[in-house]
Amino acid sequence: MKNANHSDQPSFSIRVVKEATGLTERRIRYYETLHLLAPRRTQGNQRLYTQADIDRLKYIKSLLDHGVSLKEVRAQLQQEDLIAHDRDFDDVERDAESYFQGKLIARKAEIHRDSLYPLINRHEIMRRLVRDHTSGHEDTKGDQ
DNA sequence: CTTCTGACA
DNA sequence: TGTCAGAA
Repeated sequence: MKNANHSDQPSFSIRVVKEATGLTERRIRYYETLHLLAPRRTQGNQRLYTQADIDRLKYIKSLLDHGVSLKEVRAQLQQEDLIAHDRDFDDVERDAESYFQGKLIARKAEIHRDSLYPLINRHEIMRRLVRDHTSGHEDTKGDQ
């Protein structure tokens, strides 16, 4: 069941996500409690997933299938989110350069210093998986 | 009928 | 993680 929202992205029910990722509903919801993703909700509290959520879950499954622990998956996703956030920051910085240049640069530096680099390239397997993922591959191996 | 939360094996 | 109950 694919729903097109007014001005938003297409959204999918948990059943569609389950079928698209090969994950069980149990696991999909469990990963949400771990803050690995945060789908929007309908007024009736039903989860609404985006294609990005589906890709993210496939990525998570891929890492788990390759023996990466949930803890490492969480750390890896956190780093990637920070990098993405950092890219957004570059855009914002460009647009608001004449206004908050100083503060934005300071904030970016803070992000880098605190947690952007330490975990990157920590594990060779992670590096390989990240490369495969960013080059557009999807793993569909089944697991428990 | 589908999905949600909480709880227990 | 699987599965079940009770509610929405």
